[in-house]
Amino acid sequence: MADLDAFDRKLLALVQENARLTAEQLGERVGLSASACHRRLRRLREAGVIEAEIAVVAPETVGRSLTMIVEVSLEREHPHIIDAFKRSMRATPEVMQCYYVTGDADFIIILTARDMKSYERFTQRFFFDNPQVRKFRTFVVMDRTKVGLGVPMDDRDD
Amino acid sequence: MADLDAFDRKLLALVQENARLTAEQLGERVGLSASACHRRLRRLREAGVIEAEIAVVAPETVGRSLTMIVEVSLEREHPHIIDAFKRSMRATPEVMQCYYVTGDADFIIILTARDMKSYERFTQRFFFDNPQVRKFRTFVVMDRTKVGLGVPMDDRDD
DNA sequence: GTTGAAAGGTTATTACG
DNA sequence: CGTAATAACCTTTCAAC
Repeated sequence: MADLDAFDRKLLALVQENARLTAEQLGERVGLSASACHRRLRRLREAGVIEAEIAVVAPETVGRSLTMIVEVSLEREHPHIIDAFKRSMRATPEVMQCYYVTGDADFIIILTARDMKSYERFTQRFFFDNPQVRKFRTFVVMDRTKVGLGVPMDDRDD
Repeated sequence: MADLDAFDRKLLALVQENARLTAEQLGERVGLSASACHRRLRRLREAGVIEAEIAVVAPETVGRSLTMIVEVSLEREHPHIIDAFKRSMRATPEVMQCYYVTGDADFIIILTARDMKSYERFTQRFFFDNPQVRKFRTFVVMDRTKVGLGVPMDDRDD
């Protein structure tokens, strides 16, 4: 874990919101020269603090107006079975996020679908046709109240 | 919903993975000139297909090694109460994502925390101290198998 | 309407103090 | 770290399709 100073944290907070800000604009906001900002960002990328810089596409504008969250429980928690399930989730484009969790379920998955019919096909393929899936529970998203990957950058202990 | 051709979809698929690709690099990959790619990206931004371009920060590198997923059920589903809860989630930095859902819960929340103690404080503040929260269920994330906001860009009917 | 090429302005990147 | 030089890139214009 890299040790970041207040400048780094400010820069991260800014680029997490908008990665298109120029080094000069960042410099104005954090009180540093453009080249200093640029150097810091390069280091943060190399250190793996900045994992990626990505464009966020609005799903509904590309015909994917449904978002689902699914809790999946497997038959038995064997490493081999867990790994196979992880791999299939990673390889499936409509799965946006997949988490392996403790608690009353084994996996929580967030995915997009064009419509209910295509989601039904998904459940058939990945859940009903998979004997390792003991049960699953679907939540249909009515409102994406907050969607992001942003991590808080204040140094508070929260 | 904008109608996108195969070039647009290819461009979106690429910039969803890496928003730092130059117009020239994009041009090579999709078979268009750099200026054509640039024009298309500008339109996709203006049309709202590209909502944002953001840096993804690895939570564990900034001291947030815990990710939690929480199902929250409210006492009663009154619009006023729902809205108040949404606002508080949007205003809280440690909440990365919040979805209002149908099914056995009202909200599903994804958040990061420094440690269990700080998560306990979070639950106290937002769940126990909130009389509108009837119950909540926490899943501790053991593995972030797949994390992203990427939307599939193939034109298949899935 | 679209494209590609060439112009100029801006920004990223490196070298140096 | 900042300043300054260079290189790369973005952005617009324009002719042609």
